[in-house]
Amino acid sequence: MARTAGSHSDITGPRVREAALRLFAQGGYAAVSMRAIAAEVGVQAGALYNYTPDKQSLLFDLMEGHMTELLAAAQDDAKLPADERLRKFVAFHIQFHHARADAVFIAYMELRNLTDDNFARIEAQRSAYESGLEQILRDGVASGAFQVSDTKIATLAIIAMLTGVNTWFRAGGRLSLEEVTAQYWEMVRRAVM
Amino acid sequence: MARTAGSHSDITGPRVREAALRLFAQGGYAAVSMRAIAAEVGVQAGALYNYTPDKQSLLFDLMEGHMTELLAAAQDDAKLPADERLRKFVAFHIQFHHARADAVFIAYMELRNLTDDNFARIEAQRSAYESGLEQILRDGVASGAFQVSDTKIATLAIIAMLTGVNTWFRAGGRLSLEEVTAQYWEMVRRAVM
DNA sequence: TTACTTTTTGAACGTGCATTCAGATAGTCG
DNA sequence: CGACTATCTGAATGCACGTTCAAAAAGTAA
Repeated sequence: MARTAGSHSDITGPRVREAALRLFAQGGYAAVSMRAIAAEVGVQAGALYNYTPDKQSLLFDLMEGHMTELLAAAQDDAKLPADERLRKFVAFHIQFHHARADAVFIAYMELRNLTDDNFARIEAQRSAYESGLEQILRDGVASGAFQVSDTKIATLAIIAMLTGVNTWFRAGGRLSLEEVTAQYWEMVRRAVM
Repeated sequence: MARTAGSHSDITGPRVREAALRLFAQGGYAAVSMRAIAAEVGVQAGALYNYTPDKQSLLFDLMEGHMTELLAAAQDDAKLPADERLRKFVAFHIQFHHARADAVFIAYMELRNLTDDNFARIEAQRSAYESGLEQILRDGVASGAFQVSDTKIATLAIIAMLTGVNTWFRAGGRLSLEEVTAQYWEMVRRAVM
């Protein structure tokens, strides 16, 4: 009844975050107990408090980390033609979100469990991401490559459409992710060009 | 401490369902207590059990009722041209989902809180609804009106895009729902024609 | 008025929750 | 080895949860 053999914060810490991510995505923040997370990691509930001040912070840190990664990974080269930038965006969005399905799910579903301050921070990050796409559309309209009457609406429509892939795509199904990406790109392209 | 003046199941019953719908949408099924629902209605928690055998059933009945309404309201006339059928679908989907934002939110977010049996029933209804759109796309491809390489993917993409309106549209904003609908229809039309 | 049904209360039951903390064991470093 | 730090346990605290139920008040209908 004390420190256990082989225990290290460098190992337990990440495992706590991974377990919380998986369980929150699976059952929802409110339905997952600290005891359940601890059991998944293989420790008692009290040990979790070496890694987070409370359950709220655990959720927020997961969401904030995800959004920060998303913003860091999103690349855009304004010197490329708009249609090429848009194609890259579509491929990136589908690929990135597929690889982090649990975090994406949490970032969309658990916003209501955040305090006002934390909610505002996540929303600001989401807005920044959306602005990246909107800028591509605006530049494309300006150069005559795209015909979009409202870039804000088109931005939201495209993102909703692409993120929707996560709700049904499973590796090993009828189509590969590359094939799916090609089909979505074709629809997006035709919708704006 | 007993039956209260003016109490009637015809009044209390609907109020229980309305309160549960609103609160579940707001805070999530797991985070909303029976006591909170009762407080919203203005009764004690025990009284709720005159209207539902348990909390689970309350959730399922809301979801099932919503999906049944959706299927009943969705109209399609196979004799019309495919593009006209698709236009009607887009307008219907946006309008119907906007008018029932709470129920839509619950039907998407609380699937994981259903038992396996109940989940299967809701999924069957959702699948039936999606099939309606896919049939329109298939007919349009057959008649040469649409150019869609995979009607299943296009179905999911269009529905995700349209349902996304609920996450950002608020009456009284920059655009009316009719204007938004027109813009989405334009994007959908170009994506498939 | 009387007999009967409908509806609600308020208390109670057992369970599980997030969080705290003193104490104990394991790792680390001189 | 010895001193120190890092990590975890296990018990405890107080609270909120879903659900049940006997009793009581209100409605209903003769």
